[in-house]
Amino acid sequence: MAAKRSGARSKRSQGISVSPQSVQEPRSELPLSLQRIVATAVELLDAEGVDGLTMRKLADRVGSGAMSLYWHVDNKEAVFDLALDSVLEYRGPPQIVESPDWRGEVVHMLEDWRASMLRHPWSASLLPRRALGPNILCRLELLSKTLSKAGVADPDLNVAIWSLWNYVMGATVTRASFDISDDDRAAAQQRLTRLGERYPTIERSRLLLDNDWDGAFRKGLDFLLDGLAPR
Amino acid sequence: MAAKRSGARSKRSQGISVSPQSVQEPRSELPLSLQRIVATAVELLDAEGVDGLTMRKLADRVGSGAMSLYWHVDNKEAVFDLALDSVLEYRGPPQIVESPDWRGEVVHMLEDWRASMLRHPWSASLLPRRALGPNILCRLELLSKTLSKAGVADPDLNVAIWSLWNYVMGATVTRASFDISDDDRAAAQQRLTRLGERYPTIERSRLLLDNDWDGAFRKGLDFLLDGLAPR
DNA sequence: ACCTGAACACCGTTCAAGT
DNA sequence: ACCTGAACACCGTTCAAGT
Repeated sequence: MAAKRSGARSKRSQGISVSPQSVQEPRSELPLSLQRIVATAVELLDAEGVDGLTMRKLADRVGSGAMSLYWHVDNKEAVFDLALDSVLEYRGPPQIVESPDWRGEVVHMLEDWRASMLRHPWSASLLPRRALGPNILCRLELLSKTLSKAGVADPDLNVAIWSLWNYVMGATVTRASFDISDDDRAAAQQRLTRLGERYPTIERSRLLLDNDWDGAFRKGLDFLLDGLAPR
Repeated sequence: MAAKRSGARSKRSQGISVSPQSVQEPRSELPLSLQRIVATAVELLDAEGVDGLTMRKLADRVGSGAMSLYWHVDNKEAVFDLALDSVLEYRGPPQIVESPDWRGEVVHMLEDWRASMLRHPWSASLLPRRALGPNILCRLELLSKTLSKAGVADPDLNVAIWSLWNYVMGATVTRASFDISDDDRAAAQQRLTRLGERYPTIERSRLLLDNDWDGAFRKGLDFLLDGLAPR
């Protein structure tokens, strides 16, 4: 299963953030650069999804020959890794605020994380399968620090972080993929009602019909934090 | 983003379970059938991962021309859907046992769900992005029924189910993709220690080094259930 | 140092045709 | 009803070559 992710250190493996004003360059002749490649990859992914990213299409958008990309980037995998991490830059409070409200901070951090991924729906399904880039590690570090300060003992920290990670990733991937056309939503709804007698409890809970994703995310997160909270 | 998933009803859209004795047919001339295609697709996915599944390779393994598959199956997407659902058949207690231990039942159901997916690591990353097949719906219905009997009120049922779903999916996807070669593990470990001064709390929690995935899954699940439990 | 086109070994799927 | 080969429009990536 995707064996070699070791030699991933290409020419520049720093975190790269996409400057948002690069909406659509007039395809002029600004020099090809890793930054530009990554930014354009994000645009392309936003526009056409994971399957829409093609080295050839990417080169086209960037205004170069298809093979020029390979000087800046090892391969397509690397493009995914860079695009993913670039989208997860954390623009939070630069240093930890001295506030006793650790719960509020954790909720804020995780809601921001989720929001960042939902802005680029392809990122949600990609993240858990990829190496942890610097921006991701930075978010994890901040989360750990907050929990630790809140009184979570070191031996429990690992479980606490993974639980929150698992919850956020699951919630975001699911939400991103259920955010589909209304046609599909209607079809699913109809299919489920047709199958109502086979799945009565599901139907009663309106599992697939309720639209309040944000509220559900928040409530479930509260449940988890209730359990995690140092007694 | 994967627009049309509507007309997915192909010739036979029932749940199909893979008979485990079909290890490797002597490539004899048993007739091509949907069952056999799906079973072979699972074999191929197990052997070569998501990217390894190719209509041409699948046809080869099944001993037919590449295009023969398309009589039984709409397209490659359908193969994924069928393979996924076939792997998630629930062989649990056929009817709900009358036991007061709802927590034990929920834990058992979710551990079984996770175990089924880990037996076929490709399934974890596929599931949240796909339509809910009959086997998946069956598992969800059973979960809902158990929670409902345990006293979770109808308005909370939706959140409860999604929270558990999110946690299980997140945990399983993450676990499946971190279960990589020891080389990669060693590399990640080394990289993280090298970055120790940048991410001290992560390092202290041994986030990526602890190997007790099953225990961590169980503990986090307990936290969540603590929060969910009807008071 | 940076970019390129031609070429290779693949893909999924359409189509017109076979039995 | 079931299967097939040829063909089309794509892929990612190697390589030898250009500036």
